[in-house]
Amino acid sequence: MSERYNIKETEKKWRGIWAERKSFSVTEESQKPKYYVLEMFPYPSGRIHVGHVRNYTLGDVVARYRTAKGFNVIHPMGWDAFGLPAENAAIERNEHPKKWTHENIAAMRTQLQSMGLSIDWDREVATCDADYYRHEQAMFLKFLEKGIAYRKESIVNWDPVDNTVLANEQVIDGKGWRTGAPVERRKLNQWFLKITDYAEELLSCLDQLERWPEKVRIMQANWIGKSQGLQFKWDIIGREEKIEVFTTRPDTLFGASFLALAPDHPLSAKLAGEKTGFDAFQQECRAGGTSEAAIEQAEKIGFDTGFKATHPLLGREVPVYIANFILMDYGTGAIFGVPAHDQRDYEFATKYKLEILPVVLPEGGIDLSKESYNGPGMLANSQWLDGMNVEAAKAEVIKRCEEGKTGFGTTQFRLRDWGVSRQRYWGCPIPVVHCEACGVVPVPEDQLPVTLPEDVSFDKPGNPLEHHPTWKNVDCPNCKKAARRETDTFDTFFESSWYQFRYCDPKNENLPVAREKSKYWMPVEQYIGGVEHAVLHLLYARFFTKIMRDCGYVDCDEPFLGLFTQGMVTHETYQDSEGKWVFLADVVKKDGAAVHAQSGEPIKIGATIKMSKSKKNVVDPEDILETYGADAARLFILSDSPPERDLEWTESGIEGAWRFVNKVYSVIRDIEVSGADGFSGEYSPKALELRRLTHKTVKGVGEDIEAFHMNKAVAKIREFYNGFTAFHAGGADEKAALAEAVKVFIILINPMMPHLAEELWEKMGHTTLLVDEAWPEVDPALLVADTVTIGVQVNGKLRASITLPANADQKTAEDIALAEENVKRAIGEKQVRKVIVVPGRIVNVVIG
RNA sequence: GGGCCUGUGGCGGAAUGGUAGACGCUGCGGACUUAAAAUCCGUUGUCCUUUGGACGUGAGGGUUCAAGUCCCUCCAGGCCCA
Repeated sequence: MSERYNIKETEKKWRGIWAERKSFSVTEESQKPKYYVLEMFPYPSGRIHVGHVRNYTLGDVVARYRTAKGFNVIHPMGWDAFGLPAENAAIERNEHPKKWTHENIAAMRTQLQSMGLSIDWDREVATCDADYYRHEQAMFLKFLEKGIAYRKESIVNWDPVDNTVLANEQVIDGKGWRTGAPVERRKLNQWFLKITDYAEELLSCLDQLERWPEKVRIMQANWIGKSQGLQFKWDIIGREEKIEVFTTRPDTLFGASFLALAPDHPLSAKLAGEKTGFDAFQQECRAGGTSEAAIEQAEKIGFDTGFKATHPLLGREVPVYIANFILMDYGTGAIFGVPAHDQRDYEFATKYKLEILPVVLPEGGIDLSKESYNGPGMLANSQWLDGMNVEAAKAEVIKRCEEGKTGFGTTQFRLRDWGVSRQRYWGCPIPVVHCEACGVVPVPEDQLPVTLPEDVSFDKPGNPLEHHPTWKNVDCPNCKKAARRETDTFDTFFESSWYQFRYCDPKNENLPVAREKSKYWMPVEQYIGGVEHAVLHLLYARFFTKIMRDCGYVDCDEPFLGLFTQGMVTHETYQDSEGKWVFLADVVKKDGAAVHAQSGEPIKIGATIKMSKSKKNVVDPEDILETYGADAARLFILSDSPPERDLEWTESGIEGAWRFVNKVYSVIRDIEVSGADGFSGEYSPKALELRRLTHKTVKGVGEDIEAFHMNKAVAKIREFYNGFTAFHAGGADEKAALAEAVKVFIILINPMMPHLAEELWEKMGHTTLLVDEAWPEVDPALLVADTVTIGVQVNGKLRASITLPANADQKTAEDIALAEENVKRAIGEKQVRKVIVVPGRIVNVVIG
């Protein structure tokens, strides 16, 4: 009788042994080729969620597989430890952000370790530690020196509840992403990094990232938003100034019916002059977010300056407006409006009763009664452009403007410079001092790090650093007079933009990373994380890599060679008769129907959606790991859904995985595998068949893991298991074949279920560790079967199935197929016109 | 509005243009048990009276000896950009 597999004890035992033997620590001293596996590091919220389990399981499968394949695998972990939740916790429960964060890290480290991940914990970093952020302060000073970092006044999204600046992407429907409060626009002095200087390189290098999902590359390309166009000047009648505009549609020049300036364009206030209502208009423009989507959705409003403008090529007067949908940051902050061929201009012109003149006519006429026309066509109403197509007209206008020296063809990017200032306490201090006399003075490098003060209070709204007298008020490093420290801290994307380098040399006190170490380990071969970071984090990390390169820190152009974006983890939702969400634990299912565990009331089973606290459909990984163990959790996560798609978490699924773990343990332990190695005689056909299955599985599982088809790899492993456990070994050859199968099986399950695999390995009598064992070699001779079973169709319909020698010629296949009773019956009296034989695939008899 | 992706049993999902539904979950039947749980064995796309056959991959058309797969039109859902 088999005793039960003691999951808890066994899993704990092996984790202890791996840790003790430092099985996952690596150095640059190795003859093997290196392989860098990285999962996006977690924010230390306090508990891991199932998304983390999925992310780190995927990474661990890759890491353990690559190790077995003979690579020197670096697989590190750390903490994205700065950020707003720590301050919220400080406010809500009066706990210091540092304490809160470090407690969370400790708790989550324990949870992650209980998953049995093959991580080199000696490389762990936490971005909130001064040991980490001192280096980014030093890099910032370098960026400042190089002109990559600069300060400018800019309009920002201001969240009035959190009292902070929000990035455009943190504004959703004009509201703050966390607070839901309507966002205001404010002017503030901010630190920026010149990511726009790298727009071209960030765009062109996307082509090299072959192992990135196509959709992520497209998203980044759209975000960078390169467009070709014309920049040129209009005269203002009765004024000296000229208005410079940028357009991507120079072909529509003759359809212009107005000029529009951004509300904060320097000329706007001048032209508005003393006109009444301009202040109020500017106020109105400030409501709502600064993102393109927010501006797009807002009603188009304008302010008529009363001035007219003319263009030298045009000889026609158009009114000059100031309009809320023009962005000072994009192009020149001014446009000419062509209502017939731009939807925003169309809406604006309709509202202010401006002319809508079509200049591009598609075949079949144009209908401008409801909306603008943005498609291709022939130019009309455009003097010397008439009859040209859009592309030719664009080129012609640019050419004429360049000849007349009134404008020039140019490239614009949608990408904005990266604003890195945050009015927050729990972030990396920006190492500069503001001095009345000297201006902005960098903190001298030998005075780094500028550490966060610990004695802060969150009693007042806003940034505690602002209210900290001794920290804020310092002497100017330059003139030694009284000055004040910069109280803004970095955007937390700053920390996560270079952590992949720090892991290569986590203890270096002098540099972010020693050049030689980054040269050895970087770039990351396989990066894994959520698709929600497709644009920002991944773009910033790419940018940071390039500026670190240009500042001489590293020699690396792109940080992540391969990227895999995983899907979400979802679960059914449950609601009671009043529509209130019900916790998973309070639901009992019987015969497909659900009732409340306590009240017995019927429960409505709702949509399967992303786990969220508000919908109460969250499963806690700690409960899962406690109940089923790490191996079962890992197996289930990998089993059913392809990793890039959403994974539906089900109780029956995890239970199925858990059953498999137990079954494998007791069945394998009882298999007789004596005389495993050293058999050198003839194998019986039956033994050969098993060996073929074994080798086919090794090949298939390896290919599946490399292609991230983890669900298919698991299916092949189960098929293999079903195959060799049904095998009854007779002679020595069959025993050897079975022993080979068992040994291979244990190695193959190791990436997915490492504890179980290690335990079985030991039970098989090995004194070595399985983590040090190589992936099995495939014998190519065993990948070819000697017989094949193929289908026989009559007019494309399957009528029989025949088995024949793999090397049978077409005639033989045809004869065997035609001899089948079913095939004969299907043919009947009809005449056989043709027989198609695809060797190893199909026989199709065409009759008629 | 533009771009990208997805649509296959009761469910998650497999299928280099070549036997659709691998593998798993659920359900059903059986064994074991005083009983239950656990475990094991069988079965599980729909329909027809069977040996056998008909129908089946969101809908409709097309290419092909052969289409889930390729092409066209449409429908539904998702993501990104507007």
